[in-house]
Amino acid sequence: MNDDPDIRQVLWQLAFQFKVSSKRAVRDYDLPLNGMHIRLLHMIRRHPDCTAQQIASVTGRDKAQITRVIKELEGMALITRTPDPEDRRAQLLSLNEKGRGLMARIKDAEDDVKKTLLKGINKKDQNTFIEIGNRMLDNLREH
Amino acid sequence: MNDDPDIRQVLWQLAFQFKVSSKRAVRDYDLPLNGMHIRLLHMIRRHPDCTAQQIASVTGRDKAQITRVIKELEGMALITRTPDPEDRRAQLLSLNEKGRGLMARIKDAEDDVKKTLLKGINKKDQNTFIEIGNRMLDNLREH
DNA sequence: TTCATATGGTTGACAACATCAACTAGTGAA
DNA sequence: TTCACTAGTTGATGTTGTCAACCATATGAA
Repeated sequence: MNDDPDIRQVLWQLAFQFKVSSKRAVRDYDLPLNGMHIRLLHMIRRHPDCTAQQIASVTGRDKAQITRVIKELEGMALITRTPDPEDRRAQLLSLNEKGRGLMARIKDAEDDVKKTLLKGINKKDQNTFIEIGNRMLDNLREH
Repeated sequence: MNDDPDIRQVLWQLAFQFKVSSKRAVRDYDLPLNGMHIRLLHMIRRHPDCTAQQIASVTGRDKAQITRVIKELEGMALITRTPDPEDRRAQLLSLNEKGRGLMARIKDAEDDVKKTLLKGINKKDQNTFIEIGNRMLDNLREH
């Protein structure tokens, strides 16, 4: 009844193997980053002048975690924080030159993983997977 | 160019939200377990008299981690370890009465998550998702 | 204006999971 | 018997997730 190819098994294993592959790619490309660094760099590039709070809310992560990762990224001189003129509690985040430079190598590493992941899977199936996956995500997020 | 619904984003978020939901279900059902405990209990139930090595190899996890989780499960008196008569290095794992009893409650908790996850997604789409997911898994696993 | 309350961010502490290396004890083949 | 290999254990350390307490600022109601 619940013994056959179980969706939870697939999700669990897929998450794990995907993480393993990503980690290996990051090492192969000699990037001084971990997964969370990379995700945040993406978000900051995509949403310039966003705040830590926005990132926390979009990703669903705890703001404490976001704070720490941002501090590390700033420590590596990849991003800059400027006080929000409209709200002095908040700080606007953006990639600096070095950060933008790193993104190119990050993209290469990620494309390696993506290429492996999607080998032999046609565009239509990819989109189907993403579409169903997003529906599941919506289900989980709305409690 | 790579800005559209990205498959990595979906995998990353799905893994995270799935973990969050599972964790909440485990808490709601007052189970004294974490995710890894539950996965191993499943495996041991499905493959009676399996060894730690087999679990490590099937799941792709480090054997050190498996050792520790098994020790915890034994400490909670959910499984028993009996020396393999054919190989005195190995130990055969199996659920005991208490372990089997817990599985019922685990199943309830997991079914809650599954029900949320799959709400409004028909059987055909579920199978499609699993099928494509497994192909991705194969891709990742074969290097 | 003032006060209660809410929000953005920081910090500390800790749990869960992953990784790597070194080690013991047992196996099996030359 | 010796040597390479395997099952399992232990220690150390890194990454990610969670919770609670806290500071500074913002905002709405009295």
